[in-house]
Amino acid sequence: MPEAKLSSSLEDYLECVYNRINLNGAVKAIEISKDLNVSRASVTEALNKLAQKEYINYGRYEMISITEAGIKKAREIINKHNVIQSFFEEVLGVSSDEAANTACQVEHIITENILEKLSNFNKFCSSEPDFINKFHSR
Amino acid sequence: MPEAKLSSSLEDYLECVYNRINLNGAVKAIEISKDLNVSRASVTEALNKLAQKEYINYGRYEMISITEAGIKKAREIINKHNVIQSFFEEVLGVSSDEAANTACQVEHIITENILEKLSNFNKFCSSEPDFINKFHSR
DNA sequence: TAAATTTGTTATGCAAGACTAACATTTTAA
DNA sequence: TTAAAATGTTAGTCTTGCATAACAAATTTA
Repeated sequence: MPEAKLSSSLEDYLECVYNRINLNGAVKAIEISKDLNVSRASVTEALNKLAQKEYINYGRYEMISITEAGIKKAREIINKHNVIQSFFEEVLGVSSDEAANTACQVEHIITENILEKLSNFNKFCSSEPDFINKFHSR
Repeated sequence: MPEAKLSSSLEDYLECVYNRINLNGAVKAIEISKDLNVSRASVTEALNKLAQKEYINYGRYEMISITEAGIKKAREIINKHNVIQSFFEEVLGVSSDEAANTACQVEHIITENILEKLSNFNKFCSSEPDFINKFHSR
């Protein structure tokens, strides 16, 4: 069974693996290196840690694949990211870039409980557009 | 002139120094150690760094005091904390403890711009209690 | 297919931030 | 006013996460 807790950094690597695999069917270390702006050496190190924790399958010079547990975890992280970004962008009216950048950091911190409440709040706001419009045109 | 950037960790120490001085007129390293759940040795190290950056006045076995720049910075951090905690607590309806704990982490991440928008949003929500009530009794 | 290029790995080092243990200083209390 | 206790400092270590440089393997291309 995979270890539950990942550092913010390892969450970023896992998220990247998941996104790339979903996009292209596979992922190479060098792509992760470019996406996350880290050295190839750092990617190797991170992939070994993720493999050791059973979130990905990986060995020396081997193809990278993601485990069921990895998929589950990655989806959780991405869901957090999306909920947070939506709040910043759609409710607060922050630019897409700034919303995304800040969401990238907050996604590693926020509790499941707050996430759920925030998600509900986003939905509630969508269902009450007058309120948000009033806020934006204050 | 003091250096601008502080790590999350040093921001926590500075915030603690400020709060304790405001509360009691002075602060001792051991109090910081207890507040932040770190060793006395870690506190010494952090205080030296804050002094080196001119956010506090401090020397071997000396009383700790906070500089003007330190006060300014601490107030910024605390303001962020309060805005974030209010949003979690008053808008989302999260418990005070969970709101405070998460705010403690998010305060080091969020941009000035998002903070300002969030602050305005909190105020706007206070001025429209019907909306928040409706959300809470969904 | 052999050479050049790209990609991946290893070894090593650095910085931040924490720890413990031992020691120094200050404070408290007998 | 000393002895004990509390507090503060230093030295050394650990972990995480990053880097560079040198080497290994894989891939591309001439």
